[in-house]
Amino acid sequence: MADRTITRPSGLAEEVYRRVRADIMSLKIPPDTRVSVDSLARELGVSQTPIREALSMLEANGLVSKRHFAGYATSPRMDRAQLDELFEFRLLIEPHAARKAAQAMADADKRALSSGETAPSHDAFADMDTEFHRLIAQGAGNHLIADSLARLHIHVHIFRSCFRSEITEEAVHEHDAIIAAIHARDGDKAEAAMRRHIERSYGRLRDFIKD
Amino acid sequence: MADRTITRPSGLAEEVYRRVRADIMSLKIPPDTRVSVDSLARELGVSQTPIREALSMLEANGLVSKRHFAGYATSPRMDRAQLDELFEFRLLIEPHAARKAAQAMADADKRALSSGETAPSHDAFADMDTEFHRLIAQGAGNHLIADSLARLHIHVHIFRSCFRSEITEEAVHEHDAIIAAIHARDGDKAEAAMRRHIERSYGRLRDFIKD
DNA sequence: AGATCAAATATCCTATAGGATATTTGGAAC
DNA sequence: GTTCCAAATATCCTATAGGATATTTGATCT
Repeated sequence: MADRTITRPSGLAEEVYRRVRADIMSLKIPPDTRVSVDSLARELGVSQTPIREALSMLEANGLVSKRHFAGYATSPRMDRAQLDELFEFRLLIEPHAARKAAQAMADADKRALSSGETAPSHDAFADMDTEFHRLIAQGAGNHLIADSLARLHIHVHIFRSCFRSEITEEAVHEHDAIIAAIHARDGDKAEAAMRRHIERSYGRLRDFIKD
Repeated sequence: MADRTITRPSGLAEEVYRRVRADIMSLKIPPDTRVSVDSLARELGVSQTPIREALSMLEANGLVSKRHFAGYATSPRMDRAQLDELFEFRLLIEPHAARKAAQAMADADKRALSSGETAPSHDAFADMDTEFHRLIAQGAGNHLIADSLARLHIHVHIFRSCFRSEITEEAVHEHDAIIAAIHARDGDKAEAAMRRHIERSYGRLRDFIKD
C-alpha cells in the first residue's frame, strides 16, 4: 500500500512555530525565559531564518516578546490584572458562543462534545478542557470567536500549569451542565451554564494569586 | 538645540511591518494581490530577512496569507459571511467597552474624544473613526479588548475604502450620542448608543455586498 | 565589602549565495 | 480555436558569513 497521505510540507517555519508553542505550553520553556535564536537553530537542526519567522508569529500572538538587539523572551506569567482582563474578555465571548452553539451546532460536533468522559492526569484534563471550549467556539460558527478564544486559552493553559492546578470535580460537572443544555438545544441555559462555569473557573484560578 | 528624541531603532522588521500595513490599508496594495519578498526588499532597500519577519507578523494578524513555495498574498476582500462575523464580534465587545469607558475613562481621554469636529475628506473621516473607537476601547481599561478591536478595525477600514464609502452625517450624529453619554458617565446610555451605532454602521456597509 | 568601569563573550541583526518549487509562457497537436 | 504539455522564468526557501549591540564577567578603586 502506497502512502496516500498528501504531503503538505507547509514550510519549516510553521513546523518550528508548532514545536516552540508546544514547548512554551508544556512549560519546557518557562515564562519570562530568554529564547535564543541560535540555540533553537542548533537544537532543531534548521537554519536561523525559519526560527526567526516562527518567533515573529509567536510574538504577534503574544507568547514571546522581542527587544531590539536583546533577543526574544517568553512572556512573563500573567499577573492579577491580566487574569482579570482575560476573564472579563471570556465572559463577553464564551456565553454568547455557547448560546449560538446550542442553536446551530452540527450533530457530529455535538457527539464529539460528550465523548471524553475520563480525566485521569492533569495534562489529559487540560487537553480535554481545551478541546471542549474549542468545539463550542467552533460550533458558534464564527471564525473570529474561535480564533480569539484559542489564543486566550493558551494563556489560561500556561497559567494553570504553572500552579499544578489539580483536577476539580466541579469543573467536570459544570461542563456536563453545558453539554446537557446544548444537546437540549436550549440557548438560554447553555449561555447561563457557560457564564457560571467561567465565573467559577475564574474564582478557582484567582486563589493562586495574592498580589 | 540637540536632538532630544530617544532613538529607538526597534529593528527594521517592525519598520517594514508598519510600512506594509499602511500600504495595505491605503489600498496601495489591493486585496488578493501577490506580495513579493524580493520586490519589497528592492523597493524598501533592505534585505529579505526583515521583510520575511514583517510578513510573518502580518500573516499572524490576518492581513496576508502564505502558501508554501508560492509566496505571500494580501487577504481577499471580506465577503458577506465575514462581514457578518466581524460585526457579530464587534457587537459583543464594543457596547461593553463603551459602558466601561463611561464609568472609568480618564478625563484627558474624554477631552480627546470630542476634539475632532470636522471630517472633510474620506481619509480624514476614516482616521477619525478609527481614533474614536480606539480611544473608547482604551478607556475600557482592558488591553485584550483594545488589541482585538484594533485588529478588526483594520479590516473594516479596508472594506470601507474598497467601496469609497462616503461620509455620512448619520455616523457623526451616532458618535455624538456616544460621546455625550460618556461625558455624562451614563454607562447604560453609552452601551445602548454604541450598540445602535454598530448596528447602523453594519447596515450601511452591508448594502455594498449583494451575494 | 560595595560600587564602578572596561574587556570579553554571546547573541542578535543584516546581507548575500545557491537549491527547490510554483507559475507562466510558448508551441504543437487535435 | 482550444487544449495539453514542456521549457523558461520568477520567486521562494534555506544556509552561511560578517558587522553591531546588549549582557556578563572580572578587576580596580573607594
